[in-house]
Amino acid sequence: MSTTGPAPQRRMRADARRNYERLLAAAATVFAEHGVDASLEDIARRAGVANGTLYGHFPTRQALLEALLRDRMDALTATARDLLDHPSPHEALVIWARAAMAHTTTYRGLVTALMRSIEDESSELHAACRAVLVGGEQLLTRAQAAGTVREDATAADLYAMINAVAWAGEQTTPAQGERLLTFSIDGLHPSRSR
Amino acid sequence: MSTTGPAPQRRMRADARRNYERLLAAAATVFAEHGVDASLEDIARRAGVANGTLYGHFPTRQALLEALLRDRMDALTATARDLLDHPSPHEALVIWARAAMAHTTTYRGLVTALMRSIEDESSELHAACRAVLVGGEQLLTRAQAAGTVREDATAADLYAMINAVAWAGEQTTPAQGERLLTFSIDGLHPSRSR
DNA sequence: ACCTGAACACCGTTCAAGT
DNA sequence: ACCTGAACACCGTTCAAGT
Repeated sequence: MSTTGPAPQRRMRADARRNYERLLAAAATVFAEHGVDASLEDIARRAGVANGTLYGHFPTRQALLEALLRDRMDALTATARDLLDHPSPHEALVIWARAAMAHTTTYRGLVTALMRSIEDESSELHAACRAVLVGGEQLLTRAQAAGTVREDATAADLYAMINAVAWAGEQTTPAQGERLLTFSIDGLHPSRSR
Repeated sequence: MSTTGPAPQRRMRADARRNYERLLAAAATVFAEHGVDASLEDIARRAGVANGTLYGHFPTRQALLEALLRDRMDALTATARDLLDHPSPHEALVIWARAAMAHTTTYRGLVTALMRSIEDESSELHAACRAVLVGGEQLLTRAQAAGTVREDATAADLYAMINAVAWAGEQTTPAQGERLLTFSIDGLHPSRSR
């Protein structure tokens, strides 16, 4: 599905492939510990490869993030598709929003990268973010058709809203993020759109 | 009012005072251009002083920010007080929220610093942020008493909400931030609290 | 009392030289 | 085809030496 980026090609030299995998594993560890703005040098060190090897495989930090998150982001998009079968359009949207928020807080600083990438077409994360946004759009449209979400809300609004509350939760406490999510979802209700 | 930090003391040596002012002016320029994570070295350079002089006056980046923003943050707090006389408690809250959002987007990256500082008591910005939060709290309580805002919303919610939408606007477009602010304020309405 | 500028440790990115 | 590691430019922070 993802047409982006250098996937771990079958036609990779054995040592190259091994380094690729090691770099991804190291990145997962280091990002988990220090957030997505962690030192790339540290990642290369922990992977046991030279500095330049990292750049050979991942020309930018976002390329590395894309490879690391690809599966998870595809899964989130797939979840949106699946939730179109949920009996309650509104509940489906809320469930998905929570899942999206959880994904977004996988690593510290990730939410900022995901938010930037939605409007930056040159980002390696752009395509995956677009797919997520479109997934959310379908759930949003369905809820609007059911009359539980105001008509003037757009997919971009939904995407920005989820990321904004996730960011707030990251900066303060997860509980605070949860509270804002509740308020925001309530704010999508048609009763107050004027 | 602000008991924090090394204000530009009267009892400062003339050259020290001059350097202090130059550093603040340079910081304003550099932050405006590159955001609040800009190079401190650049600021010192532009102020025409040595690296260590900056640290002498402002031991941390947040100390520099605090000195630079003190007046504006005091003004925002004062505005909250003034708006307690506004005939419409709800409109007063909305007006203030917009003013707070505008302040928060003065420099790129500022919103993150302000959000972090509210829970970090060691931050030089903490006291000013607390004062702003308390200012907002009064407007919030008044709106709640008037029945236009849900009872379960707290001052921390309001603070986080304003910063979250400001952040979203910074990452995408100001118009997107405006849209989220509208939705968020609507989400504060009692009609949907359950 | 304050300023200077070198020193240290760290980082992102590039690229010639290797295998 | 890929890896290495040095090179370059940049940065935050500290501190001995000056005035």
